[in-house]
Amino acid sequence: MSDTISKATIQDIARELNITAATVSRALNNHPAIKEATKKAVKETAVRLNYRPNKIASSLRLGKSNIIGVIIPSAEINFFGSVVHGIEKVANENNYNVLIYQSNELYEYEKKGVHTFLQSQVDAVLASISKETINLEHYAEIKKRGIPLIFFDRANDNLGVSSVVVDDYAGAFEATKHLVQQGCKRIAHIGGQQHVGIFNQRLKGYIDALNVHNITVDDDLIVYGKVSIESGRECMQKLLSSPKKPDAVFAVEDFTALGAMQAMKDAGIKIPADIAIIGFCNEAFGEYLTPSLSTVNQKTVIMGETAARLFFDSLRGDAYPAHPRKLILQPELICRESSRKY
Amino acid sequence: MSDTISKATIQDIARELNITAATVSRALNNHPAIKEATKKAVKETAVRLNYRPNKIASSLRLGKSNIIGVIIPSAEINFFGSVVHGIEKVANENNYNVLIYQSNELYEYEKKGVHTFLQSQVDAVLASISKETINLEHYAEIKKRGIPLIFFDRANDNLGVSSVVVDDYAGAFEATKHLVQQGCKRIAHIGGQQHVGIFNQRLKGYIDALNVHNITVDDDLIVYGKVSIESGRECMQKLLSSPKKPDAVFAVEDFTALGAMQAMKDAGIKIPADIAIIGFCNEAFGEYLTPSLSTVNQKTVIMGETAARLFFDSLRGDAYPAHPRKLILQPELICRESSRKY
DNA sequence: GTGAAAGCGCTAACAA
DNA sequence: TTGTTAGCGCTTTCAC
Repeated sequence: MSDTISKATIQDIARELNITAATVSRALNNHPAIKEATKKAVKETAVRLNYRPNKIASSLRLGKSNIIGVIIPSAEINFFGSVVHGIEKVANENNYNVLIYQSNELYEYEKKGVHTFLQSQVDAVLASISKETINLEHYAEIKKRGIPLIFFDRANDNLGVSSVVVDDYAGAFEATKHLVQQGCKRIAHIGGQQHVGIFNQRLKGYIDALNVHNITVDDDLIVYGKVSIESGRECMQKLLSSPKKPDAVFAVEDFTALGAMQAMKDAGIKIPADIAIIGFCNEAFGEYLTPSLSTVNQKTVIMGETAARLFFDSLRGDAYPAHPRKLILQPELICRESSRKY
Repeated sequence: MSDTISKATIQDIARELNITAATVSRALNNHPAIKEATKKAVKETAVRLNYRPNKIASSLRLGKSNIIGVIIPSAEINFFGSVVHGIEKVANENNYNVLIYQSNELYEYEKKGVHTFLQSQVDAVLASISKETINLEHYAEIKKRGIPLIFFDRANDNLGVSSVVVDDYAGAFEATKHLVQQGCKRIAHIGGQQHVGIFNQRLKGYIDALNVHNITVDDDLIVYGKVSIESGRECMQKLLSSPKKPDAVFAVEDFTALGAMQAMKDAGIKIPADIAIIGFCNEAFGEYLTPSLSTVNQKTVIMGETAARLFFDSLRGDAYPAHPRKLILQPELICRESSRKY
């Protein structure tokens, strides 16, 4: 193997060709005023010298880094990993890089992430607010500095920031309606913490769907858990121990649904014949369960793409328009075995 | 809300205090030669002006970006998400940021990722080689430029690059041994692309485990696939169509195992009674399958942490020592329902 | 203990 | 069509 490459700069290229760095820079950037022959020579020399543009120098000069900072609660949650995928896709198409910061659902980390991004001179921040966060000063600072900020999924409407969210109400409505259409009469709901907006929306969608279909809402069929497999299991056991068993369950999300399914299997209940079940989120594992889990797909990749596009659109206009945009994505029912009675 | 903050620089702080930018810089960096009083004044003014250091300028000057570039095949694969988590943890502790690039298992993307990182002047690259990659020129270039490169999981030993890997051989050996101990006699293996080192190691571990236990290796029981659910399904069908059916399967990783399980269920085969199965990787879904999937856990977070530490260690020495280090993590058997005969 | 000055690599007015 | 020059914000050597 040969020696270490000494990094070439535009100066080196210029020297080789007896022209100036300015011309080299223009040639590399396809400036219209540069002669074709010069461009060709410059580009060939660049290849020969193994030249790699120094983005840092360019960023400093141009005042833009071509980096998007993304703050997510956790990459372990499939949902966010998938959203990031969408963001990266659009970012790469636009020659942008993506820096990721995980808040681990902690306010302090989230704040640190924001400051890191500010120092790194990111051109935009896309964020999903941590569950623990109440004080939004750090986000306000991003806005004050005129750096585009866009929320996805976990948004806040009071800050005048555009966002992309899923219509949880509609998703829950559709899921419940689906169970009704399968002939279910006693549809239970395992809900989440009601102070979390999305969980509350899902409860409302459930209730309204029942009302619309003339099914009376039975409070005994609604139990609240902590949104986990274990909690789903416990909630289901509670539902099973009551005198009037449900014939279907709408779970607030897939992990809860999974726990519920485990409890049903333990109790010898046939899914969906005895009790049908549907979840929410379309976590990866649902497809592989037996029976496979019906759920509501939130189009995570599209959410990421949309958030990123919102930023690139804002580049061509005002980063903070008087009326921030709020894009609401419609979720989609995924009907698998766990809810199919026919 | 007040006006947009006009970004303060060290010049602004200097002007406020009638000192020079040099002094401000030194004060902010806790230079020992600076008077305490000056430091205090500078820092207070920095806070007052809402000063945020411009990392880009600092990077250009110092020739280091404090960014680690990480190349992974896909963030959707739980394994890699988890490794990245470990990397980020250690990186953050050392005031480094992490840029992530997904190769999507494609050589072209991977190459593009490398170039992006080179342009971004990352201080190190941690990478897991894509399955499709055969030509390693792009990685060689990183090395030539003297930028630390460390492989994790999917490593290559011919490049003189340090790496952190799991002892795939040992994991495969243990998995196979486990099946033997369950009383299985005709243990099949669904392998991956053999040019990928880890897949080859797993094959070897399988073969040696059989040999050690005096079971003759039957080539008809070894099929090679493309490491995906679909491929696992097809390979299993092939195994089932042969006259001498296996009584156990060691799959090269969990997605392959999942496909195989689906094929078995379709064929009415009972798992593990008729055919036991074990995977590799401990993907999240395995725990929730019916039956739950036995597998080999690779300690992903530790792998990420170790890879990152390897880089920070190299900062205090030679980035490319004559004898690159190869850290081998011991995997751990996770015995669930799919392989338990007793 | 602090200032003056140079420069990291690139780009963009302005000039020619 | 290309050269000259200045400067992005920061750090550091060399002075004093």
